[in-house]
Parts: sequence; structure tokens; C-alpha cells
Amino acid sequence: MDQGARQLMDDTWITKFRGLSRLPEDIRRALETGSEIISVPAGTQIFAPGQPADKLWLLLDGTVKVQQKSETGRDVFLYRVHAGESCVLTTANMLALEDHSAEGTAETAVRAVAIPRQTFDDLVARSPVFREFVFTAYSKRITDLFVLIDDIVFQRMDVRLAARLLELAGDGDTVRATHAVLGTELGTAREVISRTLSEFQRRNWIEQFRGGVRLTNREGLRHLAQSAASHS
Amino acid sequence: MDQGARQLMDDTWITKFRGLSRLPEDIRRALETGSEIISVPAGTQIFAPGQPADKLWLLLDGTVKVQQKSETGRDVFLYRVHAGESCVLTTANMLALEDHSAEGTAETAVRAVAIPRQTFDDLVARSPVFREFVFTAYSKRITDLFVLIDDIVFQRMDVRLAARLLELAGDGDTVRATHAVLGTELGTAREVISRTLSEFQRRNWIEQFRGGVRLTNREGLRHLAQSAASHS
DNA sequence: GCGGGTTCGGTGACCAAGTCACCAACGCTT
DNA sequence: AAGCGTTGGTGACTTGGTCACCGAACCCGC
Repeated sequence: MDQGARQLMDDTWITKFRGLSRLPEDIRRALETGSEIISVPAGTQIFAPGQPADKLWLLLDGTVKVQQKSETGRDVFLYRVHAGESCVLTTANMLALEDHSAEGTAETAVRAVAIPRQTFDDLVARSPVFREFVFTAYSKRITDLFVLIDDIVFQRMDVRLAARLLELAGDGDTVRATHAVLGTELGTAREVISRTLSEFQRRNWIEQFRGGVRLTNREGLRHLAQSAASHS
Repeated sequence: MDQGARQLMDDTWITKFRGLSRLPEDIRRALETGSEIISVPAGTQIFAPGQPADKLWLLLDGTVKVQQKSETGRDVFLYRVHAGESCVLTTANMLALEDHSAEGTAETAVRAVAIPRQTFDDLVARSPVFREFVFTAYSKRITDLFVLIDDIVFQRMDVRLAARLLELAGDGDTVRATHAVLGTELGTAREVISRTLSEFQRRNWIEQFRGGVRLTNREGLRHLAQSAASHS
């Protein structure tokens, strides 16, 4: 990328990250010149076990799905990194830590700022604001995992599926995902998804089509999703 | 604690932490003088939701149990911090982050080095080795949680219980824990623990007594525990 | 040492969820 | 149009979680 175009984007991208907006001018410049903006198509492996990364990614556009590759062959969904968030797990690879078995894949086309190890280290040393940004990102992931564990242990599948459908639909009304994919998202079997979706359909909350679902009654789903732990 | 006794301990405690042994002399001194050694009895709440901590704990002796307080009242065990490890989750409280709902309790009497926020920040800024120590600790917790999730989702209860009993027994042959406690350790119900333990007893792997279990055939337990995902 | 309350463990019935085996419907390629 | 891989549906069965309830062991004050 030529310097002109680069400069143009540099003026804007930092504002996408709340925690970085308070960076003093010199640090901001160091971050801009010491990093690069990269784009990868949907489906790209961002990181994977045994394939050490050496850059911290800050997502500008798109989403990255982080999954645990299980020995059994089945995968479990762990979390999703959205635009405006950083993929701190790559720092674990940067440390060449004992191999964790998580992998990150671009779900959509992804544009991101890649901060090389050296720049990262330099910024952590120099800037309290940058430090806070990084530690906050770590803490958020950890607490998200806490919530996930709580969900897995205590929440009923139908409640979790309803919530997930609403989340995946976003503003639209259709979710493109096979039953198998929804199964790994929630850490359950395809059959369970099929059965639960049939039930949702019977209640006229959704319509099913091959490879996806159309939400026809968000209220019904929302009501179930929010029933939380209060015994359906 | 008077300065003489303090100096005596300072000479030794850093060696308990692998990642810190490579600290250069000046950093080491800053760490020693900028922190204090504290002792608390078993049962002490180390951190809890809404009660912001301002110190990073490095455990010298004892163990800390970290649990998720669920809305439903039931708790889930998340992980255990052992001597020689740090309780990085407290840094999340240090950031006064949105309230996570985990709490840490001293399982035994605990002796630890408490690093105040300011010293922590200073050391992270100054020392690459200290930075690596902290990031490694974070990454380890995250990958541990990945493994935990994998376990919860895919592993059978009897396998998990056998593994946990061996772990809790350590070198000894008895585990002091009620069925209810074992239940929260594994995120399951007391009844399930009772049933599974009865089965273990029937196979003469354990003897039960009120408030605990005595392992009488570690091999049997170990064999089951290691059968992992290979379909008992 | 004796009630009386509390904690701990056991049990049966039932429901939710995961597993297994198998098949039917769809859509893509050739 | 035939063949094949992907997707979804289903029934039978096992495992795990929930609920309600009970009895035995322990603790405590008297």
C-alpha cells in the first residue's frame, strides 16, 4: 500500500477503538507508522495451533470466529471478535506459549490493523493508555468465557438457541447457518438443534429453509431468551 | 513486618516464580521494595464482585479457588490458583472493569506477594521480562478455560470425576470434600456425584466416609480418567 | 448423655439432552 | 438424468440434571 493511501486511513482508524482514542499524539503516531492494514477474504485462518502468529490484530471490519479444536474432532465455539475489538489471543501465540488448540477464522471478509510484536511491546512499555487497552481486552475475553461457561452449565438449550438466533440475525430477519454449524456454536449436537428448531417452527416463531432460518416472530424468541434462569 | 524479616524473605520469594527469575537486578529490587507479603487464613475472600481489588497477588503458599457466582444461586468452579502462580483476574478488578461475577476464596491458609497497582504499572512499563510474565499468566488462564469448556461439553461425568479425585488427592489417598462441593467443582448436581461415587465404590476404587473419599485403587480411577474421549 | 436442628448422603421418578443408526430430500456436478 | 455429497428428520436408547423426599450422621447446648 502506498504512503498516500496509508496516510489517509491512518487519520481515521484509531477512532474505531474506544480505548485508543485517548492516546497521546506521539504514541498514536508510533502505532500508525509501526503497524499495517491488511485485508483477508472470508474463510481465512487467522491463527491456528502450531502456527505461531507474530502480530496483534485489531479488527476494522468483519468478524472472526474463535473455536476450540477438540481431540474428538468436534469443535466448540468460544467467542466472536467484532469490528472495534482486538484479537488478544494472538498474543498468546506471540509468546510461543504451550500450544493451545484454538483456531481463529475470518467469518466474513476482514480488514484489520496488524501490530507486529515489536511495535506491540514498545507501545505497552511506553503508554499507560495502550496498556489499559490491552489488559481490558484480555479481561473482557476472560469474563466472556466465564459467562459462556455459566451458560453452558445452567441454561437450557432452547433458551440459548433462541438467544443465538436473535444475535446472529442482527437487524435482518434471516440467519444463514446449517443445523450442524448452530450445533458447534452452542456446543451441542445437530440433532438437538433440529429438534429445537422444529419446536420453534411449530410455535410459528421461525420458518426453516435449507441452510438457514427466517425469524417470523422475534417476540416469541426474545421472550424465551430472556426467561433466562427463571424456569421456563 | 519489620525491615529485617522482610529482607530475609525478599532474598528468596522471587525464585518461586519461574517467569520472574530472569528479572534484572534493578527491576527485582523495585519489585521487592514496592510490594508486600501478606498472609490470610483459609476461607478469606480474596476478591469478589463489586469489591474492587487494587493489588495483584502472587501466591507463595496455599491455593485460591475461583468460582463463578451464578444468578441462580449455584456456583461453578472455574480454576484454582496454586503456589507459584499469579491471580491475574484481580487485574481485571484493578481496571474497575464492568463487574464480572467471579469470586476468589482462599482454600487453605495463603501467603502471597501483593503488588499494588502503581508498582505493577511501573514494572510492566519498565521490564520486558515482567511483561512477558504477566501476559503469559493471562494466556495460561485463557487456555485453561478453553480446556475446561472442552471438558464440560465433551467429557463424561465419570471420567471427569475420576480425574478430579486423583487431582484433589495429590500424593495422599484421601479427598476431603462433600458431594455438594464436588458437584460445584464439576458444574453438576450433588445427586450425580452421589450416583457416580456409588458406582466407583461398587468397583472397589474408593471407600466413602462422611465428608470425604479414600482412594483404594488409583489404577482403576486413572484408567478411566485417561480413557478421555475414547468411548468408555 | 439426650433432644433437636443442621448437614450430608441416598433414592426413585421424571425430564432434558447427547448419541447412534439410518434414511429422505435437496442441489450440484458431470 | 444420474450420481454423489450435504443437509435435515426421526426413533430408540443412554447419560445427565431436577425434584421431592427421607434417613443417618454430626454438632451443640443443656
